[in-house]
Amino acid sequence: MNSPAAQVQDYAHGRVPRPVRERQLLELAESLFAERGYAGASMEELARRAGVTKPVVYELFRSKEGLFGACVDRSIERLAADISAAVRAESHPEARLRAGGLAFIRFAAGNRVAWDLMSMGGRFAEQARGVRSSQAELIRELMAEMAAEGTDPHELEVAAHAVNAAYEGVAHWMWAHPEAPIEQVADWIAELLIPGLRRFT
Amino acid sequence: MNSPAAQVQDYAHGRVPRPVRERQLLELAESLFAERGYAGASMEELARRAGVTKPVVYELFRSKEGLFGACVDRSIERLAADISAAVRAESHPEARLRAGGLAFIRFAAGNRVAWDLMSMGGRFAEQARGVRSSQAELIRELMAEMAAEGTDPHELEVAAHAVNAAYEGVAHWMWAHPEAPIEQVADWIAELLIPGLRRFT
DNA sequence: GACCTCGGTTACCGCCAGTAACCTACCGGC
DNA sequence: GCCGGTAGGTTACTGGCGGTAACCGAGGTC
Repeated sequence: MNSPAAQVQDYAHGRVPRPVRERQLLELAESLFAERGYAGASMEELARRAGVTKPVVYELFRSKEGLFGACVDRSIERLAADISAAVRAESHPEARLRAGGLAFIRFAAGNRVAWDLMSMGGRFAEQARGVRSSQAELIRELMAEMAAEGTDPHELEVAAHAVNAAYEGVAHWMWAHPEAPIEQVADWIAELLIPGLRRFT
Repeated sequence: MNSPAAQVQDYAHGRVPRPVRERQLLELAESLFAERGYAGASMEELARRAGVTKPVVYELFRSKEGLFGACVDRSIERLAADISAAVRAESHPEARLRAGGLAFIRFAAGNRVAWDLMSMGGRFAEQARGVRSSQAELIRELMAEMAAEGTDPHELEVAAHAVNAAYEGVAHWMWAHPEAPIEQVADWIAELLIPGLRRFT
């Protein structure tokens, strides 16, 4: 036989190369965590869904926390890529902020699973803080471009965190209102924030 | 004997009335959760710290989740009381927003434990959403007072959530910068948000 | 054909949430 | 002064799950 489309798929028995198994497990884990929450998801069930046994999972990810962390990292990378692309597509700082904000809201609206993963507190608060900081840093840089010389750097930082959080908060709101048009909501936030940001110019 | 100050304290043996034990456990639980996180805190240790055994805890709070929920509720009540008092002390809507915001930041800065409890995601996301919604509702009402008639109610709601989240985000920032003067930070946020809010008047 | 490696399995441990059954000091009624 | 009910508490257990040690067998390599 040797069907041409099967070049990736036909490993003998259940045996599968490491990186493939890794990706498979990550994807299954993401949906499992989303379904059952961190505590509710069991490594046993993840293994079962992948058609293997527990120690396989532990071989690839040191611990349940490690596995979860890897899932979160994957989400973060996707989000960062989306935003960064949107921002780079514009040149005027204000347009960049709008574009970045829209990309953020779009991501949140379309990847609730990923977002829920990121904001699952507890031991992962550290990781969440990392995301927020790097995002705020991005915003801060945008603002610094348009800010006057003498601006207090702390004030810029605070404003950047506030802007970031505002978008995040509205993303939460959107899940309760899926009928709301994304572009309009993003616009509302921009309209709310930009007047206050002009103060820096 | 019968020392006058001991009228509250001398129960025979270890036996203590239900509501007293309840309060004691709540307080111990709050600090235990803060120390070890939700998963890391064990009911056994809580019981040990209170000088009792596990089933006592389970008698008063149905489950670990129930206990945690009760801790969160306590924090929420304290926060709501603080903010509500601060807001009621002013009459002009703008001053109310400033006062409420300051009270919020103050609370967050001084009660990190309580706040960490509230934002410990997972199964408790529901509860967290509740807090945010009711807080946003408070802000929305303030804004509605100063908003023009024809304003889109959804836009008001979105803005209220954005404002609330902005303060929350800055609270996170403050823990990393304890040296920052609270009043000034609160002012920075107000200065950032109010220009955009004037749009509604 | 001997050997190594890699993906995988079986069978176990310890910890902890949650529970069933029991125990006993006190209090009110007679 | 006895007696039963109750409220606060204990002992001892179960089940589930994260994590691990030890082993196993199919292929490729020399």
